[in-house]
Amino acid sequence: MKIFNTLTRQKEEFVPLEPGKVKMYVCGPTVYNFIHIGNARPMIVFDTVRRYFEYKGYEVNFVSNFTDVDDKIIKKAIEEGTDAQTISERYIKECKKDMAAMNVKEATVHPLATQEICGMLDMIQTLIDKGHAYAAEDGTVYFRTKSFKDYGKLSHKNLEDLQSGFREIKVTGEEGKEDPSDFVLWKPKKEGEPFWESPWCKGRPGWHIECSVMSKKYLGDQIDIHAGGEDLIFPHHENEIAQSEAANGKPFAAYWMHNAFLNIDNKKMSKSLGNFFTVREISEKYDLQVLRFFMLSAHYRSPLNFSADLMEASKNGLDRILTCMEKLQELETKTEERELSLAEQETLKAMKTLTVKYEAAMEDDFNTADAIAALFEMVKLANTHAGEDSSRKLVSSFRAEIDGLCSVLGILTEKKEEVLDSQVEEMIAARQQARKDKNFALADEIRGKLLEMGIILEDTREGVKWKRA
RNA sequence: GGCGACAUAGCCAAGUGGUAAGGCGUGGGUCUGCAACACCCUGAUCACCAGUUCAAAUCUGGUUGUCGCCUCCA
Repeated sequence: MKIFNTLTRQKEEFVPLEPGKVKMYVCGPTVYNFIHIGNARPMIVFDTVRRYFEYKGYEVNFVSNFTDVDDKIIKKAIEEGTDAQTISERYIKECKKDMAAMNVKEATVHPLATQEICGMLDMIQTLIDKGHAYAAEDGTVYFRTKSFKDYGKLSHKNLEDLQSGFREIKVTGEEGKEDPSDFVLWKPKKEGEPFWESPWCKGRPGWHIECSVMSKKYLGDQIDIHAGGEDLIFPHHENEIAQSEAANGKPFAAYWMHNAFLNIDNKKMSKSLGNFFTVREISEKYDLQVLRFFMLSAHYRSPLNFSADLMEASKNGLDRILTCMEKLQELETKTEERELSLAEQETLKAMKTLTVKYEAAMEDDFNTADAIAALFEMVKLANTHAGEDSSRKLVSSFRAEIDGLCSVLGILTEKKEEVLDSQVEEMIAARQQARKDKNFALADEIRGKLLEMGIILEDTREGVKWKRA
């Protein structure tokens, strides 16, 4: 399995620290609002990475945090006249709902920054003791970037370049810094903010320290994969490396994975541009599986453009797969239990070849676009070769195989059992009678009414079927 | 200013040396009372220029264009 490592800017063969196990940390969202579709991309991408590892038999310890103390949360709390905890608890709950609807598995652990303050104080103290950090007069604790010789190795920047970029910040405050590129580990509280006691001042942690601490606590000093959005490379992940490696004296993550951004109309999504969508908004119009399928249609390291047309195209594509699975499910009950014919054995061989193609794509830095192509080819194979006169074994094999490959992508193929209300049932029955009587005008009229109610009817050889628009 | 990414059919998107996967859409056809589903057929020489090579979308150099990071940000 090959993974593109941001650290080396190369695809590298994946070798776990411990055979058969993967320790993975993904930076989670700051919970001050409903998550947006940009937040959804890393969630979906790295959930898929996890699912593939599990498909390959690895035991994955997957840790993803919620940042529940932050300026934006505090700001929102002030706006609403409540406290930060109320805000973060509310949006963690909402975020988990969205994640479930996108079939993102729960992490092994979802730590909260506010529950890990002790560990942060310990690590900050260690950094001070080792000379990697210092407290300024006002109680702010800074990391001394010059003390960490590898600073910049992830983002491939050097300190001199960074100095120029930081000039302005030095002017606007933080005079307690020894060096403009030093960053905050602990900062004093302001009036009305949540705070914790510490040896330096009453205050709260800087943003970067939480991930170093939670990763260490739940996964150990060294982990296999650390992942997040590409914007986190600098400064967040660069700073995490500095903190963790300076404190622990060991290399931090072996592989660094970063997903590219999701854009809207080729522009970065932002509130100021007015091209901002929450996952919740999308869910009003689409099953979030469609969003998931859309996100996986491109490679995770390529920028992906979002638009209504593309969602529509993804919906149609996904429906093709789901329709096929529905058909297979039905065929499974109708076909005979018998030995595979020679031709059917050949078909299954072709199917297996496509599984190999699918896996090869995933092995190559999780090329989901290519994997989906193999999946579509398999669907076509099933559509052309599985019928009522097929052996049940063939039908079941297709169904199991496609279902397995879909579940790696986090696509559920099982149709949700839904009960139609009796009025709709009656209308469908009435239409069937009209068709029998060759009163097609009435039949079409009923079909039209149902369509207005959001029910699409299809007359198949196996009888009438319905689905939601 | 520093660092980096990208440019493939109407749209989306794989492919990193041997003459272009897959999906959506379009048009034609088979099936169907019709429609839908499904199936068959239908489409590009890979931004531009120069070079390396028997051979390049794929390597090198240049041009143009788009975008991102360097500041909170997935």
